[in-house]
Amino acid sequence: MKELNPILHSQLRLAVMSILMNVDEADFVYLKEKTESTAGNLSVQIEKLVNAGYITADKGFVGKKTRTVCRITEAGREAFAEYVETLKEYLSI
Amino acid sequence: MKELNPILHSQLRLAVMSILMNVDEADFVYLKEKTESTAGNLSVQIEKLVNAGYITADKGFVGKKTRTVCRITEAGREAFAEYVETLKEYLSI
DNA sequence: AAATTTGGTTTATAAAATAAACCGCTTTAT
DNA sequence: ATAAAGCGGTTTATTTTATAAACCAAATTT
Repeated sequence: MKELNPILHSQLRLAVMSILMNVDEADFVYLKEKTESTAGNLSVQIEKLVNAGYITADKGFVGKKTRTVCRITEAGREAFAEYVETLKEYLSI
Repeated sequence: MKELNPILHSQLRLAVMSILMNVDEADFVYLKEKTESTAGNLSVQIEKLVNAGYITADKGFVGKKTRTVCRITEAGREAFAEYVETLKEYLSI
């Protein structure tokens, strides 16, 4: 049995990736609301995805407020797609 | 976003459940080979699945050798099916 | 200008996964 | 017959991960 990419096989990171697969870009606040996670947890998991090269997280400003915008990378898309394929084998779907 | 059943959202436990969904019964040695896990890890994860009521693990004998046979329970099937449905939402499939 | 909120990060704690060490029994080799 | 090695596991210790709590700087509200 193939191994499930451990970076993706985590509820919160998978949720973030799932959102980013469908929206082109999403900021920290949006991801936090959608995933119902704490800011700390989200911050840590985003960092892991960034370190893996699966997403980018760019800090910018909207007026005077900071805003961190996340986007999935091509490597992220590929990893996600492969994860889905592997999972299908586990689930027999 | 619905939460992914944490008992099932673990690579090894999911692998065990995946096998048991398809084979009616499987013994410890078979599960160990199929999942390529260590005996210790498998033992722990089987215990968790038993405690959750998702599988049974019955110890018996074949000649003089012990043999632990695992089977999925109805609750296990249901939990697995629901896990699959939840996951589909995450994966958009 | 003090208090609160916003948008996070860092650090500490709890939980989980994993591996290493061990155990009783059986088989094999000496 | 006895030591050594193997089988089928379990228990315990270690490492990794997830999560939450505490914190911080800047902005906003009172």
